[in-house]
Amino acid sequence: MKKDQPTNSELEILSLLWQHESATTREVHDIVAQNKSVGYTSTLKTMQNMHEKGLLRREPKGQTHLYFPDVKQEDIQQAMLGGFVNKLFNGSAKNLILQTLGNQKPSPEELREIRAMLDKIEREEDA
Amino acid sequence: MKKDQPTNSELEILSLLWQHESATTREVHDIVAQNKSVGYTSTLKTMQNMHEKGLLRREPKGQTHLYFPDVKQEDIQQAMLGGFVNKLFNGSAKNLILQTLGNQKPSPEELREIRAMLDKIEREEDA
DNA sequence: ATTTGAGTACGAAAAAAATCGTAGATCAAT
DNA sequence: ATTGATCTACGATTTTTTTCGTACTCAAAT
Repeated sequence: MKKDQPTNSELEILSLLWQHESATTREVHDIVAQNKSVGYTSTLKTMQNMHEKGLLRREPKGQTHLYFPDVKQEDIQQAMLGGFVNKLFNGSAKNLILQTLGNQKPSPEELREIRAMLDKIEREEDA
Repeated sequence: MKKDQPTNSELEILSLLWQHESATTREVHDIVAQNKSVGYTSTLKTMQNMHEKGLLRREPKGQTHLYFPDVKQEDIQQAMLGGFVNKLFNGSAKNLILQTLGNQKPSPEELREIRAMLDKIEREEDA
């Protein structure tokens, strides 16, 4: 099934579900409502929409529903990265990376992982 | 002056202007219209809105206007990177970088630049 | 058995973003 | 001096996204 791209507030919810694996509307709402003032039924409606669109899966749990992400985080990442890089970084992934590194320095451990990835790419290039 | 964040189609136009430095509505529109089917007055209107919001500056040129970006690309990048990383990459810049590297491999020259940046960060850490 | 609390469904309103139509100005060529 | 091409201004419409009100169900506690 071909799924629409998530809107902004849908993404907010997806993000939570990717991290928590699953959650009820109530749980999602309580978190969302920490950042912005919004009513419970608004969150509910958004999640129902997402379910219709195929972004979320759900199963009954008592009198409520348990929601699960129904799209892979990597897929959405990939789908959105392109446009982001194009519109903000002149299409250059390198620019994005440099700017990101400049903004929030990764920890030594993370630096190591990034270097490892660079190594891997270069090894593949020689092949 | 406090400026609103650009919407999606505003970003599309900003992107062009960052790359071209300046352009007329006609020039912008001709490029935009290669990707999506949209009328000239729509592009015009969007650019007028952006001018009002303070995203673009303009000067008369003959019977038309020459538009210039009036926000720095780095500022907008920075303003949007945070939310992007949070919503799509669990708040981890490292994740964003790894995924980006996996998607579109940079050239050897670009890899060198990225390594240089990593070196710089590590040097600063020892200080 | 009534009340209360927590949930769902669903249409509709409100807000935000994008698109377009039309009127009027200017200039160049007929 | 009329026509045609190109542009601006600006209101209005359309589309998309977000928010919410209301009615209804169910279960637990009074």
